[in-house]
Amino acid sequence: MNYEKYSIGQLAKKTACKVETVHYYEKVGLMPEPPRTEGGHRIYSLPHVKRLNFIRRSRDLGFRIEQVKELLKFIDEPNHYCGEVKAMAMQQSRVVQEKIDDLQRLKSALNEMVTHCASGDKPVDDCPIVDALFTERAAEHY
Amino acid sequence: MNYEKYSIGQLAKKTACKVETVHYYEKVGLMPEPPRTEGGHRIYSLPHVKRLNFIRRSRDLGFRIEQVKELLKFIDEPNHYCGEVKAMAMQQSRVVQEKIDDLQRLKSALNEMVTHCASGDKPVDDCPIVDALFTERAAEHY
DNA sequence: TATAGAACCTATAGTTACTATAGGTTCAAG
DNA sequence: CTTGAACCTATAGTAACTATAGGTTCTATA
Repeated sequence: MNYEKYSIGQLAKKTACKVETVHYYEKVGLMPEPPRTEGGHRIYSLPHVKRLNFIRRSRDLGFRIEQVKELLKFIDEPNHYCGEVKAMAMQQSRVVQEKIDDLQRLKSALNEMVTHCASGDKPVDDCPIVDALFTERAAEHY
Repeated sequence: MNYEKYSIGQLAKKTACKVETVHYYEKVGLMPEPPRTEGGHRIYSLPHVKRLNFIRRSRDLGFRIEQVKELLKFIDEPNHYCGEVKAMAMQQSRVVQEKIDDLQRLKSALNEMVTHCASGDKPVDDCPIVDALFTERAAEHY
């Protein structure tokens, strides 16, 4: 009942998060509007720290803010099941894998260009990397 | 001398790029201000197509716009060497590798959470994923 | 208790790399 | 000559913050 109280600066420090970010999370509805002092300063306590940690961890794991909102819904509302959370985590894992694949391709392309550019003392007109970059792109995206 | 002429729409189609994006590249100084028709429509020709391809390829490879500007400087100004380009490509490759590493860690974390969440039919209060997300973060970023 | 300055407040603008919209003009085909 | 697609400019919106300005409150010290 008598939780320890924190100012927004203390909350921020405890969660490795900036004060402005806490303001922002409140504005977009991730963090609740906390009680205030007479003068209008925000007063936080332990549940806020936990919630902010949850948000930050989720963001670190690549969940977008809208997804974090959904995750928080599972927690805020009764009658949700672990399976819903698990499904989101699995989906997120797939998304991450796709990003990894993209980046792998990208890195291979870069490395190949670098390999072809043996010496590096040629003038730019002769550079195989520049050549590769000038290559026409397949209009695959349309 | 008598290059084929293209409208902005044709340029966009040839490079798999949107018209608005070409406008944008002009505004930020990646694409030059081209000649115009009497009525004010932009007129492009082959060098513009090549330049835009270069820009798009570079962006696809993860170079930021400011980096693309530097790459273009190598091409626009005389007396640059292939080595400068090679160095940027190698640097970029390292940046990409770091992103891959980050995402790998992230995916491992997600997969581990999913694995611990065996059944999925528990209520959310008992979910190991939710538990993991509540874990306090090391304030490592500061 | 007075006061200085750190920390807080709100509101707004800036960041990146575009994308989308509105409201109007020009071009090209029939 | 008309019609409608394509073009023009300028501005706002996107995601997820970060930074700034201008003012108020809190707290530690004299």
